[in-house]
Amino acid sequence: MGRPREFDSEQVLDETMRLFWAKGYRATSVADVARCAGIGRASLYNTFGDKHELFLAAVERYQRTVHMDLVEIITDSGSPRAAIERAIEKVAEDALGESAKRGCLLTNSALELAPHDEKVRERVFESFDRLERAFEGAIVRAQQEGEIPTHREARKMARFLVTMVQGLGVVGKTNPDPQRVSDIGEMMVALLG
Amino acid sequence: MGRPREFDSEQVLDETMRLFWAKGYRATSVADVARCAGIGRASLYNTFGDKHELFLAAVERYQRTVHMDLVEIITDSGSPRAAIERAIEKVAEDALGESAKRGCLLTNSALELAPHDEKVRERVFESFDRLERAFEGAIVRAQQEGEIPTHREARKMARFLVTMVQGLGVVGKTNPDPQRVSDIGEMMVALLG
DNA sequence: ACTGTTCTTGACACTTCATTCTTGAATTCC
DNA sequence: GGAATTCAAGAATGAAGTGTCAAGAACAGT
Repeated sequence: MGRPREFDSEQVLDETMRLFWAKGYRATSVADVARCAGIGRASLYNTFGDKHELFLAAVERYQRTVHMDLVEIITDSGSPRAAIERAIEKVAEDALGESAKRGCLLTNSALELAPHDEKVRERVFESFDRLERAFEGAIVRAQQEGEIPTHREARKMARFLVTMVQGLGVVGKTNPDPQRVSDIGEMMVALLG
Repeated sequence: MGRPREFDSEQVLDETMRLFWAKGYRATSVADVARCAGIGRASLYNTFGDKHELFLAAVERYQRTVHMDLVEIITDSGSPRAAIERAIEKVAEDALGESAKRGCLLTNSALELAPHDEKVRERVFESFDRLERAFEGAIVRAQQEGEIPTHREARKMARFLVTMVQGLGVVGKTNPDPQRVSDIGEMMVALLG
């Protein structure tokens, strides 16, 4: 009961995510979010709490949409090696053009907030860990099926891939040069063996 | 002529660098810097201009001290492969403990400012490019001396290493676990061939 | 129509921050 | 010693930005 909301909170959260993603936590004001979402500031405070909680909600949305998409590409049924290569290709694409400017919200948050914000650190780590496990699972299956040689431990290769994904999020921000990014993607695939 | 400065500007710049490094650009106020350096705000403005110029000066100092140290390890005379491995070890060390919380000022700046600040983007890219060229030179020499196999292009391997260095700067911030970092360092060395 | 509840809107207090200005002090050159 | 110059220190200014509040509007159930 009571007066109904005049906005769709998922839609507002989407806009919130987009802004924090593009500009970072501190460079984004609650007024910015309200304006872009087309609602009043007080409505944001009313619905999500303070700025920090709003940010956490946006990160959570990123985790269960954008980041989940990547994990699902890797855990797809079918050839595990092909799945890994598709994931690499997707990450490489995101390191080019306009999307390179945003990079990855989790990577951005890790650098801006993780050292001084335990909650953010935990959430970000959680996602990277899930990515690592997805890679590890796919590598193990690929090794069983003879698509990837077994002389390297799956976990170490998974950690290598996660580090490269994070590194690509940095490279794209400083110089989204197609040749450079393609070289890096090629190395990632080559180093699978 | 005129009244002499009561502080050493290199020392102040050092403190400035330390603060921006640990907290980022937006989270660091000019008042913070002045307090930590033990001088008045107006002295900072007088000496370095505005906040943005102060930041650029701090980045420049980082480039010619901290980052140069890394480049010099790589371009050291002696076995080029050993030099690369020493560089990897150093980067891995920096991804652990307290230094992991700061990470790399260039990587941090890349994510926080590069997309909206052309001057910062250029400076950061410049340093990463220098690092890439250092790696490439060392790899070429190592290949000539038979320390690294020649079936992969030196430039691509160099780009791979730079990406890993940046990735390690992210990993350390979210989870400076010695086992994880050591796995990653091991993979970097292993993938040299 | 009445009540209780929840939302919207605009205004308001409070804080922080970047930057400038004013005043006075220290130093060099003449 | 005086003039010109540069520096130091703190107050002052103006612009954001965060969070709260009061008053009214919209709805559900009775």
